[in-house]
Amino acid sequence: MIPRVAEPTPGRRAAAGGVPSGGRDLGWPSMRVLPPSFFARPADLVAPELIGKILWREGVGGGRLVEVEAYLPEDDPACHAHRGMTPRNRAMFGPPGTVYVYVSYGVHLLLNLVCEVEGVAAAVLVRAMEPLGDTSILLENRGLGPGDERSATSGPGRVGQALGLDMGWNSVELGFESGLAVLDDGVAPPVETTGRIGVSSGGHLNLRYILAGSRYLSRPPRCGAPVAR
DNA sequence: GCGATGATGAACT
DNA sequence: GTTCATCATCGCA
Repeated sequence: MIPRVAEPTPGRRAAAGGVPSGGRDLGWPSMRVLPPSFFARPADLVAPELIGKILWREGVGGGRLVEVEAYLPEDDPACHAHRGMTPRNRAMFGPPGTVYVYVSYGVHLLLNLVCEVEGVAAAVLVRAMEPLGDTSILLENRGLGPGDERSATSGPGRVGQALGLDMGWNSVELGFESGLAVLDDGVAPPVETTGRIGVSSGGHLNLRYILAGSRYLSRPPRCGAPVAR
């Protein structure tokens, strides 16, 4: 089926994705939006700090990040920008705190959060999250039913589909204004680092960061090492 | 133009 | 555990 963004009715919008200022709509605690300065650092420093943060899309819903991967501008053959800028990866060179969306295998939309200063190609790939709040639209976008939360967002393509992303999100700045934001509710769970997944080169680099013991990972770690934070 | 490739996911055994 | 559908993008002719 074709993944689509459910056009929320007013009532449903409030239930599933209302702006969580004060968090009343979702029953979440007060949160602050991560500013662009948070992302204006090397991706391998940003990535572990993103674990436990909340990715939220207005009118759709969101969840807690449990798995991300860092892609670096130098000495990283797995990074799309390793061979310079192309029309596809141009957004990766954009300012920090913006979004890089690309199509994988012709079908999957993968969400990256752009790091470093403008002109430096670095990003964090969102690989999995734990759905929070009203998950009805996330599940609907994935063609799933109630109780299927575990498989709704446990994979990079699944996250993109559940959030109803499309290429129109490329280069968009994260924040309440755009309707897509990363929020901090103060939770800082234990983070482990492992090798990246699905990359044909550079996989040996321990640049995959996971929330230790989460049920919502795209796959369990082969071997993980704790990250001090 | 055209062929090769791939930061996947689902359906298998 | 393995296989394979699927197609946008890129590099090359």
